[in-house]
Amino acid sequence: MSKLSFAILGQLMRGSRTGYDLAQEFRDGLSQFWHAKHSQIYPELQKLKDLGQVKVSEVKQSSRPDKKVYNITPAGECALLEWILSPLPDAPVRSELHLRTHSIHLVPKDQAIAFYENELARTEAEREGFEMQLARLEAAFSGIPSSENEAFSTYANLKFGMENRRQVAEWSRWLIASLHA
Amino acid sequence: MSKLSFAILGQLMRGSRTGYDLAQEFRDGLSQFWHAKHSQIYPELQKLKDLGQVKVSEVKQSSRPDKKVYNITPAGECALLEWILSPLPDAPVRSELHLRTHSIHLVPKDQAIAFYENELARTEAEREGFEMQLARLEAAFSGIPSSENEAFSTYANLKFGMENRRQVAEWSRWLIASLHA
DNA sequence: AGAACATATGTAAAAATATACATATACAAA
DNA sequence: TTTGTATATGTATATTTTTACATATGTTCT
Repeated sequence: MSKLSFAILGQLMRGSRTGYDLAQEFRDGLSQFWHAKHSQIYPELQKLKDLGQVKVSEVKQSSRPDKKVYNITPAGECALLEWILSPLPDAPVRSELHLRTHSIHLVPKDQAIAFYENELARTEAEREGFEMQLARLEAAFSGIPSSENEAFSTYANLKFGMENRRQVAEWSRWLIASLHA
Repeated sequence: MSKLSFAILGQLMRGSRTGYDLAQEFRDGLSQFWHAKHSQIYPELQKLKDLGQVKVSEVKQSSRPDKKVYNITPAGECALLEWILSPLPDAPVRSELHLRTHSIHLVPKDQAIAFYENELARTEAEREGFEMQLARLEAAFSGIPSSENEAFSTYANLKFGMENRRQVAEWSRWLIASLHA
């Protein structure tokens, strides 16, 4: 069972989805912490079906192409719950931004400043996105959702995303100032 | 040219290295922002040699197995400098911690708390590691290294690591408190 | 009528990464 | 003396991920 399997099961635990739905979620909101293209999702759903962790029902549509709706099975639910709190392996980090920063002393300062100003703008935009989503969730639940609700999990990750972008932005500003000096 | 190529060139820009040296650096300090095993490094060095971006010299040793010492060439240096400030593609994030958090509402609270207490301890240990390395660098340079020095780049990434672990730790504490409530 | 676009599902091939297999030297510890 | 560890370099296989190929329906816009 790959990590992608659990990513898919986690989504199916929140309701029925097609491969297409999942691909969109991985491209949008879910992309904060996991990514997958449809070319990876469709075969993975097949594997999960073969393992009996999801079941599929074909739905005829008139106004659109027919679709395959997937649901998690009790076996899938069991596997997911067992995975969530199992020992977390330390994942190899790969950050191209910091790989570049590792050699930043080699380039002209003014160009480096422009580069990080650009990154800073991107980071701030992302932070604002998280803040808006957080505000929407808080409005919908009149505060922080209770921890049994799936909205709590979403809230926790949005909060992380916001705080993280704030940290990255602060560091970028420090770096820009240091390059100016 | 893969990202690993640039990771290797960035290291070679700081001095001669063998494949073995690189593997150790990727396992240790460099692992903060890039990872690679020796099984990936040796073939990549061969590719870089074929491209004329590194050159190799075999060094006979008596007390240890003979080794191959790699150096960056002017062509390699040129490729590296061009890459550093080129448009940064938005890399797909994959965080298993947050993938799990996305489903945290499904598991018993006490077990979830124990899980994040454990992660918090790990994060704090990492933060202390970064703090010590930062303090050592500051001591060696009597403050922050100047931005033309390679130690500045190292400093910037260490600082990021420290601030990042601080942020992750704060979030973990919030999450633990929220699960207690 | 034709083009673009969202929906919908797949496969093929390439690239990147991880795990395992494989060998060899020298030193230190038990 | 054998066992373990650090040094040193490779290959083979499997898995994961990305990019590209491939097709089809129905709606909306021009």
